Amino acid sequence: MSVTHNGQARATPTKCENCPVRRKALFQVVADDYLHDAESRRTAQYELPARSHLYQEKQPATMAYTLFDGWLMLYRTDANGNRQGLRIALPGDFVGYSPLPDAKHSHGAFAVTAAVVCAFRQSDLRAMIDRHGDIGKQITQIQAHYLQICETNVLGLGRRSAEQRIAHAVVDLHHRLQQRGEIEHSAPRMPFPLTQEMLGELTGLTPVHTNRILRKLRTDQLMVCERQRVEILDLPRLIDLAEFRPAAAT
Amino acid sequence: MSVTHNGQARATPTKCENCPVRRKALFQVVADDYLHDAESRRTAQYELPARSHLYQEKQPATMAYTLFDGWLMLYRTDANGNRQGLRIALPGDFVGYSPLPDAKHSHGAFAVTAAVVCAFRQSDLRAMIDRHGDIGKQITQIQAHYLQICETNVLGLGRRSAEQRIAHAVVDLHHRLQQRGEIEHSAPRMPFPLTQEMLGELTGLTPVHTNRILRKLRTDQLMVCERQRVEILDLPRLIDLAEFRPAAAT
DNA sequence: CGGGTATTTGACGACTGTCAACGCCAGTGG
DNA sequence: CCACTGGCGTTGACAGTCGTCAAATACCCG
Repeated sequence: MSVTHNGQARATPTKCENCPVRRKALFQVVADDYLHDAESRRTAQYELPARSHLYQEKQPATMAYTLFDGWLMLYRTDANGNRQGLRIALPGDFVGYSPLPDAKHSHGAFAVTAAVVCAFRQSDLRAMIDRHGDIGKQITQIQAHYLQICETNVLGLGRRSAEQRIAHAVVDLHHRLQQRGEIEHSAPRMPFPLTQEMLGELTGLTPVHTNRILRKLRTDQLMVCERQRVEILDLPRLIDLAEFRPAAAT
Repeated sequence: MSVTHNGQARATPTKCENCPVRRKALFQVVADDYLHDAESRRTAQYELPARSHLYQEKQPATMAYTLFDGWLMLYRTDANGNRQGLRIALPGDFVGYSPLPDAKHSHGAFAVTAAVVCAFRQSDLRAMIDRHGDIGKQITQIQAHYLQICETNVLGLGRRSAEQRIAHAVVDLHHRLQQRGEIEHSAPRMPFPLTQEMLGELTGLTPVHTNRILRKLRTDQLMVCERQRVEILDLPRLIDLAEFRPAAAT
């Protein structure tokens, strides 16, 4: 696996035949007739090293991806290069789709952990949508869903305190992991590969302030954030603090 | 025109046959065969008094709307009832669509000014999409576009100062009005029916701080915001301050 | 062990919110 | 015509949140 000079990952084919998410992920967006085509399958699957970029902002959006394994962060940067996280993509999520033929990515995506993705040509997807109305509907629903998440982020960034935003980010990830069966119900411990800096990017905070808030949450007995994992001490109180509503988040 | 006790506007049919936006708006989303049906046309058109709500959060999304005249504000409220503006809808915009059959609105919409809308049953729209692939594509593109705007808002709220956010909101509206031909190119004066409080809701600020920023922009000779109108004194500098990128905003 | 990355902490200042009061203006009813 | 009223805008004083700068510590990986 290699990374080009600009941090863009060189996509290299890999085997992931029995990746557990794979079959669950597929039904979300991918038509069987596409993946059952042996040749596409052979070239569609890639592995990304941690910290590499899957695609960058303003880059032509020729491909879209289903994430099979690992975490991605979707982000956008301002004129000074500050990154603002938009969303964490978890296994099974579909990212990078654009309905217009020659659009550019409105945001970038990088691998928080090493990741495995399945790439599709946007043109293929659009052709599939034309043939198969159902796929179009599913994609529309995925889009609508992502839009709701984005609206939730706007509300959070505009109206909630740093503490609430961090609590929200953690509770949201906990909820999504739980839904995917990656942690047992209400388990206190969850994997958390984000650095504090990334968590700050996601919540609109500086790394320093993120750290202080995490300390406050720890001393308040709400949660403990260590490297690579989070221990939730009081989920109900955390949900309450974050004003988390599962329906609008998932 | 009447307003029910909960602030919901009672829709009353109205005539707007030669509304200038109408023909331009229609091509965006509405199939001719729908509006050319005389009966639907008679019942589809409504007038909203200023400050009334077109739809509210969590309300079943049975209808979607094309805005013919006036300004709407889409918003979301937190647990304490604080409103966070998501977007200003201008004539020609299509709002309230949801791809799922029995979804609820993820946000509310109220009339900043008196407004005229054309209402469509979501079920009719979905039926049209099934018959007419083109409409589905257009709606997908509208969704994708709105998503980009939402991402821009997240970036702004997370990483930009109050001054930049206000400048961005004004420049964005100026750009959109200009595009619609509602103001001449680079005209210094533009209509601005938002109150300072609404502008604050849109930019994640309190009314008081919004006012202070407007004063600063005035003393810095960038723009003057009076009741109902804004005068732009130095558009290039304002665009620069706001880091406004037309492509990602429109 | 060494070097780079991530986390932690303190001191300080800027930005933004809160509270409170006042002024302005348009509409309303007498 | 005038006084009243309610909404909006304006301002000051103050507090709290959050960012910046700088330094020290802890951790990971080779």
